[in-house]
Amino acid sequence: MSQTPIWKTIALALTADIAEGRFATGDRLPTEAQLAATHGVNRHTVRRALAELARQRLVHPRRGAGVFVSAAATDYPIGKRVRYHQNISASGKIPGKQVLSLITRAADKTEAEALALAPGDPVHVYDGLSLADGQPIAVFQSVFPAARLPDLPEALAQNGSVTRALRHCGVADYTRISTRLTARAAEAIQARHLHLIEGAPVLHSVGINADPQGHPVEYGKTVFAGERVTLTLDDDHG
Amino acid sequence: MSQTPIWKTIALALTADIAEGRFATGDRLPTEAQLAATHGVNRHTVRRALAELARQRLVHPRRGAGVFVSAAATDYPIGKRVRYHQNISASGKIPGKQVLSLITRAADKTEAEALALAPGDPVHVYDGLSLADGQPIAVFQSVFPAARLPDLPEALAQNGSVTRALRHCGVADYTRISTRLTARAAEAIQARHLHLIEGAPVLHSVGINADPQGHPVEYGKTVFAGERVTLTLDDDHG
DNA sequence: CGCTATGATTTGTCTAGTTGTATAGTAGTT
DNA sequence: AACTACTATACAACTAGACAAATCATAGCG
Repeated sequence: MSQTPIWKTIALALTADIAEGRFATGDRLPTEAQLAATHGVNRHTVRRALAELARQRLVHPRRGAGVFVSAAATDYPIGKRVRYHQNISASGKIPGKQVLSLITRAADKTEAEALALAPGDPVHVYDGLSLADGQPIAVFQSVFPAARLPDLPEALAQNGSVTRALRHCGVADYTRISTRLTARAAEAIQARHLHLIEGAPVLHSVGINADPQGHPVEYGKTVFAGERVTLTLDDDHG
Repeated sequence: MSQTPIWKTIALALTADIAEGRFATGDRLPTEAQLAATHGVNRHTVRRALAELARQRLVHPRRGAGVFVSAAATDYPIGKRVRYHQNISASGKIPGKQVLSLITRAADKTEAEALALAPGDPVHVYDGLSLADGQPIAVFQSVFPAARLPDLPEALAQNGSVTRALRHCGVADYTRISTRLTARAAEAIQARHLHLIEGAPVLHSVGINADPQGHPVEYGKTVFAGERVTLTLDDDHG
């Protein structure tokens, strides 16, 4: 996987530390042992990185004293860190949706528990794709209790918006009562939908939305393309 | 007519060894050379078997050190508002932190902005490892304003707990004012710390904590092992 | 105050061992 | 001829531990 040796990575990180002012000219760097600990490598690997910086005259080691910054780096490779990011609020309201499928079937055990139903009760299942600027951002699956929302499929088919479809079915407002997040590797089908390669990191989100009375109205799973999405949580309500 | 390849046989034997406890979690397997000798095959054949186990996340090799048995995948719920320790112990796991390094240096531009400081102002930087039942579940870096919290390093070195160290320095309480989450592939150094193979999915979290007056006291980055952690958000507002 | 002795810390060097990767080759099968 | 499974060899990258050499802080002593 990593064709670049670790010591080069460390050397670059240290160069960046100097270039961005975290260590100024004349400062002493952490000891080799400390650097080894923070980077989780052997001391010799750190030494190799420091040797590279010394070769570039960025630092000068003094036996018994430490390694000192001799000059500020003026020119260092910045890498391709800048990426296309899409900021999305945690509520999951994203412009641009594409309906993949919309069916009604029996609820499995997990879905029934999440929606406070009995296993086998009918549910609407809405599979879709979230887009931004034409790029796929997430695949999602929303599960709704069919008994409570018989007319939902038609409403959803019309505009795709969950919020508006729910309002049309008598749920004026809803709030998220639980969210669980984790990072996973993209499965084949997810990768296809999100234009990723299989195994690319994706952000899994599982949540339940309920009406103001506390009755669950949606059980949703969303898989975000990790490379294109940053989830921002707003912790207002101080 | 195609017999099962030798490497599959070896992989199965090793899997059984691990499953039946002949090699415990964290143990180092015999070296590739030793395994090759005992099985009477070439080293590359053993490597192929080990590669299969690594793909299944049963083991994680460390160049120069050996091949180690990975931790069994378990999910650890972590709350957004609730403190780390409380949460882990609530799930029946014994929490722990390991200090990787604790230094004071100048703030770079990003850190300065996050903490409402000027670039170059001194900051304490706390690199560490979060553990649950001895297994690493996250690497983190916390940045604190040094001018405001001069005695923090000693307090942190004593017990490792950020909450207690901050309280000791006069910050009785703090709340999270912003969080950003995304999924990434583990970089080499992160993978080593978290006992993962490079490229495994990890959950990046960047957040700022502030005291009740709204002054930032911590700028923290955390990288969770996606396979071992589920972040649970409590969206109750009261 | 000034000096030295001492011990802890830190970089420099050495040896040995382990995994990662690249190249080339052989035997058997299709 | 091409492919698969495995062998053989060599080197690169990293770990591990030990010890030497230089530095620094400090305590003790004149």
